[in-house]
Amino acid sequence: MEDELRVVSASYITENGGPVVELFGRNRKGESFTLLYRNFLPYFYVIEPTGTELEALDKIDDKVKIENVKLQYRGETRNAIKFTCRSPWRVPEFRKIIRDQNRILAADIPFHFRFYYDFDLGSCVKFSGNEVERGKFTTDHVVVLDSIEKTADFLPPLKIMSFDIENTIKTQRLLVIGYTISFTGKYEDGYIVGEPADIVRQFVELVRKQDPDVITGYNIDGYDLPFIEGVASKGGIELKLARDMTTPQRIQGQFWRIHGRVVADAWWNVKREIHPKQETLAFVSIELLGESKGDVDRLNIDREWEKDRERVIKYCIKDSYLALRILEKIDVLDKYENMSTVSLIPLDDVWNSGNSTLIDSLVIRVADRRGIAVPMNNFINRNEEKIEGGYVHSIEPGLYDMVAVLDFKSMYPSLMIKYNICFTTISEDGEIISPNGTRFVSPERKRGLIPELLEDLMRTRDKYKLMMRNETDPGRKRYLNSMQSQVKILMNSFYGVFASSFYRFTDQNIGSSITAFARETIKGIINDLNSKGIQVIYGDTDSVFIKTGKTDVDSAVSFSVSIGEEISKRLGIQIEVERVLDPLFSHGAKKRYAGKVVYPENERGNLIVRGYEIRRTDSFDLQSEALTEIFNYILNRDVNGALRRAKEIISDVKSGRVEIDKLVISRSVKDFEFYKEQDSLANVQTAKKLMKQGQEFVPGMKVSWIVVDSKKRPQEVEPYIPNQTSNIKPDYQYYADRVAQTLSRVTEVFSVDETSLKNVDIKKKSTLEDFF
DNA sequence: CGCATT
DNA sequence: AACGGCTAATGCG
Repeated sequence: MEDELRVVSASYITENGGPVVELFGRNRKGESFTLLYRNFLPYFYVIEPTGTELEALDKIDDKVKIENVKLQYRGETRNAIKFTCRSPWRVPEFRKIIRDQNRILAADIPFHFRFYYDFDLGSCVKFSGNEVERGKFTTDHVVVLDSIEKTADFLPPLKIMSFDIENTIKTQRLLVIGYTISFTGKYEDGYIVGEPADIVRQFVELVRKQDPDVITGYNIDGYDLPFIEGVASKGGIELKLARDMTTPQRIQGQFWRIHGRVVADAWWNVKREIHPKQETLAFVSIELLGESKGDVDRLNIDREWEKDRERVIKYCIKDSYLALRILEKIDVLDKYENMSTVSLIPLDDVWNSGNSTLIDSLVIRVADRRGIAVPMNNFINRNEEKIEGGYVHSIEPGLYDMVAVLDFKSMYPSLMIKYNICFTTISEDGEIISPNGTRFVSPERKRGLIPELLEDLMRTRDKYKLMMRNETDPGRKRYLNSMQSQVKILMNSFYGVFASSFYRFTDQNIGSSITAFARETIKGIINDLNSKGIQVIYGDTDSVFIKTGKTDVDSAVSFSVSIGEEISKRLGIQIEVERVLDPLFSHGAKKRYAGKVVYPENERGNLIVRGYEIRRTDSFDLQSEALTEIFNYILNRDVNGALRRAKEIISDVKSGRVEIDKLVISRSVKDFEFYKEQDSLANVQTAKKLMKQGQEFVPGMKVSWIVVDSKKRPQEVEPYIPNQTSNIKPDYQYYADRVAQTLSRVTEVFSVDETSLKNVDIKKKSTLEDFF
C-alpha cells in the first residue's frame, strides 16, 4: 500500500527486545494510520576512546557493532568510533562508561528524532509498505514500512476530543466525564456516569474507539488527567489511552505524552497565545466566544448532583465544548502544523517542546551530512555569567512631532549571516573580529553552517511572501501568510538558543558576539545621525526613533525612507521605516511610550501604547481605561482636557462611582514553596483563599482579586469570581491612589503632580448623581 | 530587594 | 535517548 500522511506524533515501542519506530497521523481523506519500522537502531559516537573505554564498550551485551569514523570536532578532524546497539532506553547507562562527557557525541537524541533526521523526514511523509491487521493499534490502518520519505505538506482533517470531569469536593469522588468531539466540521458530544472505576474504563474505550489526534480540555494537564490517573491506579485499571495501548506519561510534572496523540490543554494554549487578563474558563469563554458557562455551583456540587443530575451533566458537557471551541478559535492547530512543516518534526513535538528542539532538527541534519560532530546538551555545567543584551537609548520626557520609527529586519539573524557567526567558524585566526574580541573565519574561507541555514530560511520566507502577494484565494493566502510568519519566528529563535547556556552547539562567545555587533551597529547609527544633525529620540536593540522635522506626512516618510535606504546600503543589513508617529509621548522611561500613527496608511489614526499599564494584567481595567483616555487627550494635544478628565476620574473612584469589575487585579502564582515571604503577596493570599473555597487552582495559574484594605500589612484582598462579588467592599482610596499615580506620571510632564491631581472639590462635579 | 510583567 | 531560547527595564509592595 502507498499513501501520504501528515504526522501527528512519533515514538517507539519495544518488541522482542528491540525497538520499533511508530509514526501516527492522517491521510488526505482523514483516515488514521500507524506506520511501523523495525530495522532502525540507536547509535552514538565517542572521540578517541581510551583502551579501557573501548574494551568496556565492546563487552556490552546490547552492542551491535563498533565502526571507525572521522569527525570534525572543534575545527579539527578527529578519529572516533560509532557505537551501535539495540536498546534506545539503555543508552543513558552506556554513556556513563566514558569519563569525559565532552567526548561522547549525539548520545542524547530521542530515538524518534534520530529516525526523523536519518530518513530526512518532514511534517508530511510519503510511504509504501504492507498493511497488516490492526492488532492493538487504534488507527484505521496499520502499515509495516518498506520505504518512507518527506513529501509536500498538506492539512488533512484532524480529530479533536475535548473532555471535562466533575467530582465531589469533600470525598473526591468522580461523578461524570463529559466530552465533545470535532471532526470534519461536525460536533458530537456525550457523557459517562456510573461507578468511578467504570467511568474510567468506559472513557478508555471511548478514546480507543474515537481515536482522536488531539486531546484537549480546560486545565486537563494539571487537573483532569491526574485525577483520572488516580482513579485508574486505585482501581487497578490500565489507562491505555495511547494509539499503541501504552499509558500516558507526564514529562516534568507538566506536559503529557500519549503515544500517537497530542495533548493540548486549552488553558495552557490560551495563556501562550492571547495572555488574557483572567484565565478562568468563564472569563475566556465570554471574551473569545461571547458565550457564558453553565451556572452550577461547584462549591456545592454534591448537593447539586443529588438535586439535579441532568443539569450537572449538561454543565460538564458544556465545559468540554467551550474548551474545544476556544482551542479552535485561537487557531493553534494550523499554526503548529505549519511550524511542523518549517522545522521538520512531528506536530506533537512542535506543540509541546522548546525552541532548541526545533533548531536541533535543522542543524543536526546538516551537521551529520557534513561529518561535523554533534555534542550533547549540557545541563550541569551551566555558565553563570550572563550575556550583555541589547542597547536601549534613554528618552527625554515630552511630546514629539512627526517621529519616524526605523527598524532592522530580523536584526540578529542578519548579523549572524553578515559576520558569518557560527560554531563552525569561530576560530582564533578568524578575519572577522567582533567588538568583544571573538574571531570568526571569513565566509570566503568557510561559509558557516548556521549563516547558510539562516540564508535559506530568509529565501524561503521571501518566497512565501511573494506567493502570498500574488494569491487571490483567501484561504490559500492565509496559509501562505502563516507559513512566512512561522519561518520568521523560527529564524528569530536561533539567537536565543545559541545564547543559552545548555545548548549543544552553544559557545558563550557566539551569543555575546551577536549582541555586541548589534550594540555597535545601533550606536554607530545613532552617532552618525546625530552628527548629521538628525535628532535621535529613542532606540531599543534594533530600532531608532528620529525626529523628521517635517510638518506633513509625505515629506516625513520620504525623508526617513531615504535615511533608511542609505543605512541599508552602507551596512548591508536592511532597515525599514516601520511607522511614523505624530505625536509621540514619553514620560521619560525606557520601553514605555505612546503615539498616534500617521504612517503606514492602513494604521493611520491608531493609538499605539507600549509598556504602559494598559498592557499589563496586574493593573486593573479602570487604570488601563483611564490612561488610554488621557493618552487620547494628550496625543490630540489637548493637555487641559487631559488634566480635567484625570481629576474627574480620580474623584469618581475615590467616592466609589465605579463598577467592581473594573477593579480586578490579576497575577500568576507559582508553587507556594517558591516564595520567600508568601504571606506578604496578594497573589499567594488569593490562591490560598480560592483553595479554601474549593476552587480549582494549580500553580502557574493567574488569580484575580479585589483589594479590600490596603492599610493592613500585608494588604487584604478577596478573590474575584464573576457574579459572586456582592459582599466585597473595595478599598476605593487605594484604587484612587493607584490611578492618580499612573496618571500623574503622564501629567507631571506638563507640571501637574499627583497631589494636585487628587486635590479637587468633588462636590462641584456630580455628573452621575444628576441621573437619579 | 523580591516578584511579575512587558 | 528527554526539562530548559535570551536580556533590559519598569513598578508595586
